[in-house]
Amino acid sequence: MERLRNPREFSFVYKKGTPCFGRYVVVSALPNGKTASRVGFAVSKKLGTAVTRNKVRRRLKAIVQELTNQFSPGYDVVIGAKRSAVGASFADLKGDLRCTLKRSGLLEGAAGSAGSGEEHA
RNA sequence: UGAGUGAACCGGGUGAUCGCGAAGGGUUGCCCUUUGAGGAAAGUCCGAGCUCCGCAGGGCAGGAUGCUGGGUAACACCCAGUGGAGGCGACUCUAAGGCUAGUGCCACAGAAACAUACCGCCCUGGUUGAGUUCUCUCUGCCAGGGUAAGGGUGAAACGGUGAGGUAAGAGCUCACCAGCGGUUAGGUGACUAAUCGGCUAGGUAAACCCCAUCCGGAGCAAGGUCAAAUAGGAAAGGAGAGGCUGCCCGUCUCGUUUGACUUUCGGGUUGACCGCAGGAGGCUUUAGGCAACUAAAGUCCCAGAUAGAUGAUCAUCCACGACAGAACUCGGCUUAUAGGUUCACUCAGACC
Repeated sequence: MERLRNPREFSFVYKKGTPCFGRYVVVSALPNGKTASRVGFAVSKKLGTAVTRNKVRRRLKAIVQELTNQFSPGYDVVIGAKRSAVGASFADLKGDLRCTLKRSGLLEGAAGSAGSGEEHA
């Protein structure tokens, strides 16, 4: 999955995109007119020290890696971590992110997933 | 065995699956190999390297350091010692130059906090009364004076203890102790020891200050190369503007008909590469040194990102994993840190 790197692209997605809030994450998405989707991660200093922020970002990256094949094409997506994500387990974080992405309409072919029990309201 | 002191070190391991950064190779949308955070990477508190600022000059101001000797590129760091404080001890702590250069401050209490007499003690004169009546003694009051022994206050009261001495007292005299100054001896030195002297000097410099030594500024977003793009703009002010830490001197650069510089408006870039990983580098041995450290030889190459690379899941073992993530690079300091290992030493008890 291609990464979103430029700071201008980040602010563009924040400004024009539609946010969707989950329990641990905030997902902002914007159609980019390309064939592939790109993903960026936003982990602010509010979450804690560098070690804590690294851990949250790496977990988010690992989850996105698993879901790469299910992503709808043609979107720029920014995944922001909320402060509650620090104490969440990997399984909780995974379920919340999948649920939030699905509500944003960014996941397709989710039927292949066996994890229906991980859904959060 | 128990209690303790001081150093050094480790900071979850192993295997499997899916992924990430860098380098190299095969060779082109992929595959393979190697490698990939810390003792503090942290705080950014000191010291340097490196880079730039038309080279850094003088004075004033300012800052830093502050027992001695050594180490180092340098330091506020380290090592070895000296003095002081604490501990039975191993050992630990110490901003530790100068209040006899000057000035300031010393709350409350107390008479007095730098020179002072509140109570007390003593003397002299006057006077009242009593004893006695030669003149002296005692008591009270008043005036003048002596006195820092005793009381009380305080963190601190003008050396301490003892003896002599005195009207009462006092380094007034003597002995010892403390402190000060000189001489001699030892030590590179801080200082120590002995001896002599006059007998006395409150504390505070983490109060101003004085003395000695040192200090140019800004920082890798330093700085440089390439590419791209627009423009070599317009208007107003204009004789001075800028650099060398702040001020002054001094000096340099640009400019005053070829318009420096300032303000406003308008236009453009907001990329890639170098710096950027071979270094005051690590390890081993030998030599010098009490040590910090230095020298020589051998050997090793050990992160280099730029929205920022180490994760997720499972199995298994145990003491069930703390603090915590490189961003130009080193040397230190400080702070955080679950648990564990090793060595040396001290004290107490038992046994021999």
